[in-house]
Amino acid sequence: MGTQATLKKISVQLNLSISTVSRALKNHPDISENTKRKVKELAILMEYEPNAYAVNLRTNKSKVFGLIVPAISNLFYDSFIAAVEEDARKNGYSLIILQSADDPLQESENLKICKLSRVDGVFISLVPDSHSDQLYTKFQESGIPVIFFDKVPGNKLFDTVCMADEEAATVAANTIIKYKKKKVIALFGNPELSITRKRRDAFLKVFRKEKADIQIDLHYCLSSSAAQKVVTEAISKKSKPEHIFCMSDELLIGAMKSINQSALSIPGDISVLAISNGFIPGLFKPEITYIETNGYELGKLAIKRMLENMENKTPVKSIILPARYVQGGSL
Amino acid sequence: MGTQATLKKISVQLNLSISTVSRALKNHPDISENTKRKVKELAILMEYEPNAYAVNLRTNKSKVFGLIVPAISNLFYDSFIAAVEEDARKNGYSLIILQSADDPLQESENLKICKLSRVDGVFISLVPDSHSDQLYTKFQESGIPVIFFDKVPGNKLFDTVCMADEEAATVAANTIIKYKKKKVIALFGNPELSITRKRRDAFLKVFRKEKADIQIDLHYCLSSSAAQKVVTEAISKKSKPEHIFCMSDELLIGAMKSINQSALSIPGDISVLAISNGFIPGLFKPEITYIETNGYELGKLAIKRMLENMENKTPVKSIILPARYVQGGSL
DNA sequence: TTATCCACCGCAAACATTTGCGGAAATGTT
DNA sequence: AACATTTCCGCAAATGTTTGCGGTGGATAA
Repeated sequence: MGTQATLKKISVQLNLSISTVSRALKNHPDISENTKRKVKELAILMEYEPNAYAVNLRTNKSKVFGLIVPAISNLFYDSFIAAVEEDARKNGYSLIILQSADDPLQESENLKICKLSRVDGVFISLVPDSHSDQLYTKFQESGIPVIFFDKVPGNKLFDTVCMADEEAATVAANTIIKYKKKKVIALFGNPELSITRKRRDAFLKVFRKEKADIQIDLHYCLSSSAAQKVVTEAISKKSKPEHIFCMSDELLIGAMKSINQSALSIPGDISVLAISNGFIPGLFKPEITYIETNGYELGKLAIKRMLENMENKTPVKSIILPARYVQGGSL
Repeated sequence: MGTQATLKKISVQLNLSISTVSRALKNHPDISENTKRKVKELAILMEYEPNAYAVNLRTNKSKVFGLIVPAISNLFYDSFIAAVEEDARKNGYSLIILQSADDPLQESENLKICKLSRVDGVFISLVPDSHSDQLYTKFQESGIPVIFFDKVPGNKLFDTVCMADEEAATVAANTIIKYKKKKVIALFGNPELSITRKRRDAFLKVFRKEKADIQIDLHYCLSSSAAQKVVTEAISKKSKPEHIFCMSDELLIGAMKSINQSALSIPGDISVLAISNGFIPGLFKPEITYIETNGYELGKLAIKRMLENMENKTPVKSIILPARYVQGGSL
């Protein structure tokens, strides 16, 4: 316990000054090779490890990033986090992870924790009714980079890393047209979220543009079970839908539960298309055709952007990860 | 930037000493109410926030826990992490998360990072061939609690928090007997892991004990696709199995892919039982019957144990979370 | 009047490190 | 031999906070 090695303890052992020991360990050119050798040997022997707090205090850098998500237990976010953690570590950074539990207050609290922890950078995906604007602008002003991902602020004032939401929705719509589906249920998430709006608008735009004679039943579902309910109701009617589109894994799960409980077969009776992280669609039979939103790759992009931002302040940028169409058997 | 409020800056404004300001903010009885008021007002005005590094340096406490898992992107671990994060925050702690990627070297590295970061406690689930023994015993010796969960060391020298692995496997075996299954495929994970051995041994013990006339085909599968392969092969034979048992979600997914690709129906042609976190079984039709291993609840137990350990050093303890049988339609 | 006590506050050390500056000794240059 | 340069190292300040101890001024008690 009290036997922790410090620069001072090394220095008295060797009759050197603290500063010399410090420099020796850092290969400062001012120190002779001989001294460096002696210092390093003793440092290893005494199992010296620099006190991170003292270093941080002095240098005002923590080598820690904060990562704020609505929830960790989520197929998209957990792979995002995994990617960020990998590359953060490779660059000598650690990750403090905070979940906002879809609560704006907790989100604000999380940003404060990041501030108190004096992180060197923040990754954040916003909760639905976020009102943390002043909080994160303050980070920017302090010169601490904030990278938004997935759920990002509406305006273009910040660094963002997103899926190609419009593109994904456009591909989805075009696919539906291509397959000549005439009666479609479209399930979207919380309409307050920009991600929902982006996907919805792009989706609908295609049909308007193509003047396709297609009946779109658009529903906003805030949960998996809400989606299940909507689909159950829809397929119980006389005029059944031919196709179901889900803008997320969560909604897909709900929809599939409903379909599985019915006697309908995919894709014969009803076809399915989703925007997904890729894990869930593979669990069903047939596998669901989807447009991929890859959390892992997005994480890689986000940390790359962060590191860029660390070394030289670059202008604000919006990065978009292209969508990928993955053929299953549900369409 | 350079305009960060400090105790000193507050003190000069008010013509007080730094120590008085510090004490005033902490409601020290030596300070008059009047002074406290003035100090607190100015502190708010100047947006004073204590410098965590300085505090940590001085007090030698970080209010940070380290959490090391084989992988974040995992249905069990992510809910575990979510639970720990929740309660850690409630108690003023943050969480540094590190993944070992099933690599013993990286695991050791992670423990070193925890040491360097001078965390106040460590949660860790070990990788298969862990050789980090000296590392985490060193933590113990330094008075820093280490809570092992899920994948824990073999001996009884440490604080552990585990699922009731034996019980879960025993319940599974008894269920299989009860349903009079005679030809069973049993899928287990990496046999190097204590969790696998515990479940396997308890599983087999039941059949020996009951002298049941049951044919058990036991397979070790290191991945989801390995499980899929095993099952595909088994059901293609003449004498098909009547039942499949999976000791984990990962294996269940593989098994279900295989079954779904076949013409077999559940539970008519073949029945299924799994040990699972509870999310995956609900995705299939019919829903899979399973014995629950609840990552979230286990996380709650782990953090509780950690906090107990923080305030008063308690003797080493092994905590076990009971298993729960969840009836689906696959059996 | 002097001793005692309390309420309130400041001094200074300590935590471990980094870093600008300066200085002594050794070496090199005319 | 006088001067310049290089090599190597230490002093001390600075980072922001906590905390043991001591001190001051006023009130109360004897």
